[in-house]
Amino acid sequence: MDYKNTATIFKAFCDENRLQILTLLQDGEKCGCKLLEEMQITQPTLSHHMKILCDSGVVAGRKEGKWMHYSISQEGLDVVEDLLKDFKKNICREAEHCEVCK
Amino acid sequence: MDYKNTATIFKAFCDENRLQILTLLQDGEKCGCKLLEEMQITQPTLSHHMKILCDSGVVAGRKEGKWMHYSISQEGLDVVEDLLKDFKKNICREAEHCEVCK
DNA sequence: CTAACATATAGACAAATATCAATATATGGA
DNA sequence: TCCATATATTGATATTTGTCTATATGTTAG
Repeated sequence: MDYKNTATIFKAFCDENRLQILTLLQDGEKCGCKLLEEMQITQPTLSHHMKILCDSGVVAGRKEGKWMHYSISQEGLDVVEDLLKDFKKNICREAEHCEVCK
Repeated sequence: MDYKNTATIFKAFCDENRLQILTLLQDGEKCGCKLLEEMQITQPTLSHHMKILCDSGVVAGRKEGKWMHYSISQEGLDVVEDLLKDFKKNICREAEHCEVCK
């Protein structure tokens, strides 16, 4: 496993503001200015967090004119889910009785 | 969602040393001194990381004499998996065609 | 009881991160 | 072209985090 890259991906979920952004995006795609309205941070701070979220792959950005539209990336979440599943592998010694190893 | 608590949980996966520890624990339960042998950090640093891992619920500690035995917690990973799944909810507008919303 | 060992805690320090104000860039409308 | 708007970047600063050394705590063997 590429620890450095994996750590970067999980950092998406390690900040309260980013978790709020992800929650807001559960309603569907939103542009930066809309997100900004619903949060208590400045625009550069939002931009900073959106970069981290997009770099992690968990959020996708789409530029349209002067707006950036952000949405949760299912593919990105799938990658995180797979990373998590890897940690569950091989941790059970008795496969025949184990929910995880089946 | 309790953003603060959720951020704390995900921090387990945000450091390269902690990811290495989790990988080492995939072989099964190990005590601190065994983990220490396989890593390039001092004992207090390991202790620091084990505290973060245990506080997140992803690792469980078991004291036996002077040893602390650590193992990956399936229940802890389940909690993380559920948190991830929450982010997938409601992000699809067309439930009847969607792998996620089914 | 004392020594040796495993682990935890305290305190100092450096690096990384989050934040903001100021400014730059890009786009579209008048 | 000029202005307003949306977003990104820069640079400064405060906080958080990771790391170490030194020391404390707890446990077992002799």
